[in-house]
Amino acid sequence: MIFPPTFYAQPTLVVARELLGARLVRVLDGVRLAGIIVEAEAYIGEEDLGCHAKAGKTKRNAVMFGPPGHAYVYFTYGMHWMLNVVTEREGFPAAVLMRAIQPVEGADVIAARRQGRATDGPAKLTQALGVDGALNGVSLCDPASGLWIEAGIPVEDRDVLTGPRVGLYTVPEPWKSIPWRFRVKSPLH
DNA sequence: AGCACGATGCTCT
DNA sequence: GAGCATCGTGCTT
Repeated sequence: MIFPPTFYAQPTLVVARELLGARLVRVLDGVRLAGIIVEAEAYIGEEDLGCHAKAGKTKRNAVMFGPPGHAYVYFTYGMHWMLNVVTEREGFPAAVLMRAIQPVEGADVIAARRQGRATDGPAKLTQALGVDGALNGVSLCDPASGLWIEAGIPVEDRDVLTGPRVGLYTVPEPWKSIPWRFRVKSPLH
């Protein structure tokens, strides 16, 4: 079952936690690729100085201000695409960054796309699944987009680790250290 | 196993 | 013009 807009409309921390164990699906050239989400991070509102929305709405971050259940895909470091899912209500900019997956469908295609390397990083994941700027703003609740999230493997609270978000070197406290990173402790099966 | 570094180009000031 | 929500390599312990 594809997660509906009501799932994404929940508080961002709830969505980030609930996405652990869920199945991220990408249909690429007619082939279904999928991975279990094992790491995600929350970015919540203009108050959050680690969030792209901190300085208000811009051309790049506009999708985050839109309705929940859409993909916010942006380009960084001159070569990497990042995939986020937009959360909360329209007008409130928030999203969850997809940071790592465990491949479960189309593993051969994924391995080829990654040249055999891992899928445990936000840019590794987008490369593995063929996610790029063409998907910025698409609905995650309409299979026609070729990108959505389904129920996967239940993850117990005891298997969840939280901690500071990664890569926010110049972000001031408390945002730099706030524990809005979620990941599963050990490999799922 | 860990750290330093260079690659590379778009966005916003 | 500065600063990136990173990755892979190569070198040091």
